[in-house]
Amino acid sequence: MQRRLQVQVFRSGRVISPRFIAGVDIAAGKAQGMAQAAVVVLSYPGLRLVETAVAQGELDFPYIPGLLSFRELPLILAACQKLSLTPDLILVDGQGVAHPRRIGLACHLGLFLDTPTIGCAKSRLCGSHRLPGDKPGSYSEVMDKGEIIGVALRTRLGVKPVYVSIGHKINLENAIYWVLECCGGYRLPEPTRLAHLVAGGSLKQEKDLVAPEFSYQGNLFN
DNA sequence: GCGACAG
DNA sequence: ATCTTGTCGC
Repeated sequence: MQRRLQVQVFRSGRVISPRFIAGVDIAAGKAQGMAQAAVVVLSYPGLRLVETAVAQGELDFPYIPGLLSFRELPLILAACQKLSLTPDLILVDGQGVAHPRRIGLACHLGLFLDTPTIGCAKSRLCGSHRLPGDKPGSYSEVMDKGEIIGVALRTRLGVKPVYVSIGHKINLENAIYWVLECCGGYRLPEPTRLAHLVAGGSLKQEKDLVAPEFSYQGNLFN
């Protein structure tokens, strides 16, 4: 299935002036097999939280490196369908084309939503690279089978780099740009960092954090 | 056959 | 991913 879908991934394109940038993540629940997916939407510029949506359900597929989409995508899509706003760009907590068959979770989500996506993982799945410089913004290309599949990007001084790769409808250079543009002092960019907190239930006052000027911008997803 | 291996 | 004590640093 992945080899068949992989050819539909667009590795070019640039996101010009997004109004809404989203981040998605999932957290395993206490009950075995259960989990909660969260999607947060931030305004740009400003990176203000303007909407959040969650979806809880069962994880029927096991965690198998390379097949993460089959485990997490259903719940993530469920959460995304609940949004009233339509994101112009989505950052995903996982790989994009930096995947054995070049179709990581970020690509899969981008194809389903027909939206630009960026893979921003916390560790490497495949490929090799040299250590990036210490300065925030410096990076090293991740190579696999003679191809540049992404970069190990330093977002902060003294912390491990994050792995950035094309998800869908955006080129690598632009993907790196937006990840850096979304960083607010932490290793992970704000979209996925906040999505992680919401999914884990650590962001209780979600509603109160939402900028009032964005209370309701009726707009159905697809 | 053995090691690697997103979350 | 989750669990969990202490520790380092601003």
